[in-house]
Amino acid sequence: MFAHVAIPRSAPAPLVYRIPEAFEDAVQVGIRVRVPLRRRQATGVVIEVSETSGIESTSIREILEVLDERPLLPDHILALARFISSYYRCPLGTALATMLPAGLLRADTEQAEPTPKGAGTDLEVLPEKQRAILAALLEHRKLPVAGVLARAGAGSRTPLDALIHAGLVSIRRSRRDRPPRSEVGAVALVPEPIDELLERCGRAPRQREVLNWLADHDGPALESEVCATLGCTLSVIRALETKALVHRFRQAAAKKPRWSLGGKDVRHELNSEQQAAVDAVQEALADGRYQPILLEGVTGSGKTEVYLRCLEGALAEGRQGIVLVPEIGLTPATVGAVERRFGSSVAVLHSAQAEGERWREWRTIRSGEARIVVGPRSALFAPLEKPGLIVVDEEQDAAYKQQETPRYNARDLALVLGRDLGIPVLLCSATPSTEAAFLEKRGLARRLQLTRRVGGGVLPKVQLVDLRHEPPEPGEQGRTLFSAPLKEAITETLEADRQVILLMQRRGWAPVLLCRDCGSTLECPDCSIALVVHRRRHSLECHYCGHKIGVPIKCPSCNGTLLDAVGAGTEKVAHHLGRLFPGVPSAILDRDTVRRRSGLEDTLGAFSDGRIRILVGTQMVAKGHHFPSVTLTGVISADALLGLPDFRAGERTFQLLTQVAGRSGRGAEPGRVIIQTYHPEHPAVLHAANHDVTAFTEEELRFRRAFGYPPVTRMALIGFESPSIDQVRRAAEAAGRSLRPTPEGVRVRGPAPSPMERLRDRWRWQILLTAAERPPLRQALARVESLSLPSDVHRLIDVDPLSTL
DNA sequence: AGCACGCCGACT
DNA sequence: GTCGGCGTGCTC
Repeated sequence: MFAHVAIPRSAPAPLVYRIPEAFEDAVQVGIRVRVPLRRRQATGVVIEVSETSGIESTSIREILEVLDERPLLPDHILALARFISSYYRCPLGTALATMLPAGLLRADTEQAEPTPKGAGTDLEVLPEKQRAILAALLEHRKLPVAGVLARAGAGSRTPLDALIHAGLVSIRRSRRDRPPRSEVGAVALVPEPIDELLERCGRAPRQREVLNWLADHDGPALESEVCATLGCTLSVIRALETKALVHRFRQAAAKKPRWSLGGKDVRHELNSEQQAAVDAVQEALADGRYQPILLEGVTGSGKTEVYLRCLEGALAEGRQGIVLVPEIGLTPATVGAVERRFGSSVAVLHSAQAEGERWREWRTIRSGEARIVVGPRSALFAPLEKPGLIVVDEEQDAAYKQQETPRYNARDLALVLGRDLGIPVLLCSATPSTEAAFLEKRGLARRLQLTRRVGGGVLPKVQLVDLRHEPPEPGEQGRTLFSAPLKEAITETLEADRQVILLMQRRGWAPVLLCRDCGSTLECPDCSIALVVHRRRHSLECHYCGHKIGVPIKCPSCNGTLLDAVGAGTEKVAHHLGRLFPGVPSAILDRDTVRRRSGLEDTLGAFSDGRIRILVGTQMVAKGHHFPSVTLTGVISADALLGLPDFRAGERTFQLLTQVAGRSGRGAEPGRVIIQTYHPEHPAVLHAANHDVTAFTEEELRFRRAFGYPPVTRMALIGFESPSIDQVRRAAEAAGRSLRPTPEGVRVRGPAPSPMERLRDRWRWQILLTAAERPPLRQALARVESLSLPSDVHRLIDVDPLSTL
């Protein structure tokens, strides 16, 4: 008997091994096995068992060990892994590794250490590189292979291999494919006065923060909690341990904390629209039929109650359910609602969980104890026995697309899984994606609308302000930050004792520092993008790679001293607010101010209880929060997203504007929205102002059709990245040549430098493929994949990319 | 000799 | 996707 084994990070296709007789009963599809691979061993997943090997090789090696008693993944998840592998073009092992809890398929570590013979060798007799390697090893005793090469300045393995060959160095491998222990790391202060500990700590600011937090906290705390709330890593805690200021220990993972925080489940009565939606799902469920249902409704229209009922229906059929949410940290209300309804049958999965915690949740799902799973995109891979319903909340959200290999979109995979299982899939949104709208247009999905706000609130009134007709702000290069109507509206709102939310898409003080003498802007040395001026931190920062420098006094290219911070970010908006409305407390909500989770909670808390009257922020302010006393939302400029050279720019703008508009008037009083723009006639702006989702998607689909963009066509992006500008160009051009003659029906754009030509010190080129049908697109991708690449060029394939930047 | 680097097939 | 063997050509 033979087993086909998928091994992550080692082979593009599954490899065949002989099953020793002793293992014949134990080896089955879906379990992990330990196998020999070249000179080492690896851990993989059995994906097929057969009587013949199917290959000609004379030497088929044997499985060494069987690691699981029963399959880790049910059949439908294995099938989904195969789909991901072929559709999104990645090795099957990689697909499986993303589906399983981190620990189970982790690669071995390789540590190099000197042998006794090596320790006794005279370094002088060795060639330079070997000497450097051995010296590093003698100093550190043992080092990871990649680390030792870097330390010794060796660009290849040759000298290390030579040392191994001579018996001076040995490699010790250690396995890390064990499931995480169901224990978590904990930390406590050593029993001494906090002042003394702080003194012994010295200046280290992060460490002091941890000490202070622990002192407030009283008693031991989970390391994962400390890191999450303070936004630091374990290294800070480790450093404190070395200084003997804290104790670290492991404790059994306690019963998971609940998101619902003790609230009570409220079963809302369904109105007729909601009932129709529930019926549609129930019908498909009862028929055992695949049925995508687009549940479209504004915030507050009662979507949550609809899918809670549908989930109840699935449970009643003896099935289970999955609820996907974009980001769990931003949707605690949704998670809470599900938990309140379903109590201990709910498992929550998310990335901030410690490994042990995640593993325990995973096992409760695999064992059948948990029947509802809530989580971000990877929750789709939960090993439920027989799901009866998949809910995708906020289906239009970009977070459903994974931005690393495999670059899957969980919304799309939910449909694939639904089809495979023959079950309904509920796609929920206030502003459906163009993809979802297109499904409905072709008759592939049902669309059900919830038009009434539960509690009867009305949609806010939206006013567009054409900035071309507004007097410019002094010192703002002809731009306007606060138009007269916006200023007036803010004044009125404050006078009425209500609150204001202002959307400003950019962080920092100003997006560009411009030299008035030579006209150059200051760019990041590693990315082709302007550095952003941050006034509070007195720095220029790259928002892509994090590169940070002090604000220069002179222009680095011409030594000119007329440096101007052009444009505006959240800091500048807040500054002007302070000038226009002296004494009115305001705060900024963006990634700078919520570095740590407590920052988010503090700011939202202060806004919620009225200590802050005006909240300025990036798209963070648009998501999910419920502030009944906000009656004005202002968009400083709707144009920031429109300008991007990407075919989804309009859709993103529309969604953001609609979402942020939805923050206004959520209480008893009607709200208003003011959108400032230089493009008042743009469909994304116009239709958002009219709350007209249907008109927008119609027009957007016309645009996509006219220019041959998804979802009307199929698209794939082939990206090339390299530290070498020449290599990346050559690789992209070679790929371009391989696409000629072009497969029938495929349109090739490029190769050309990516819109962001340089990012994190890498040069980037790309080729964009579009086709009406999928098969020729695959054929084109296969051609590019078959080309070999220089080792310093990285190639990535993004099927159905969300962005082409 | 020592080493970097590119090439290319093999890994089962 | 990575490994590792081999050939080439540079430098000491």
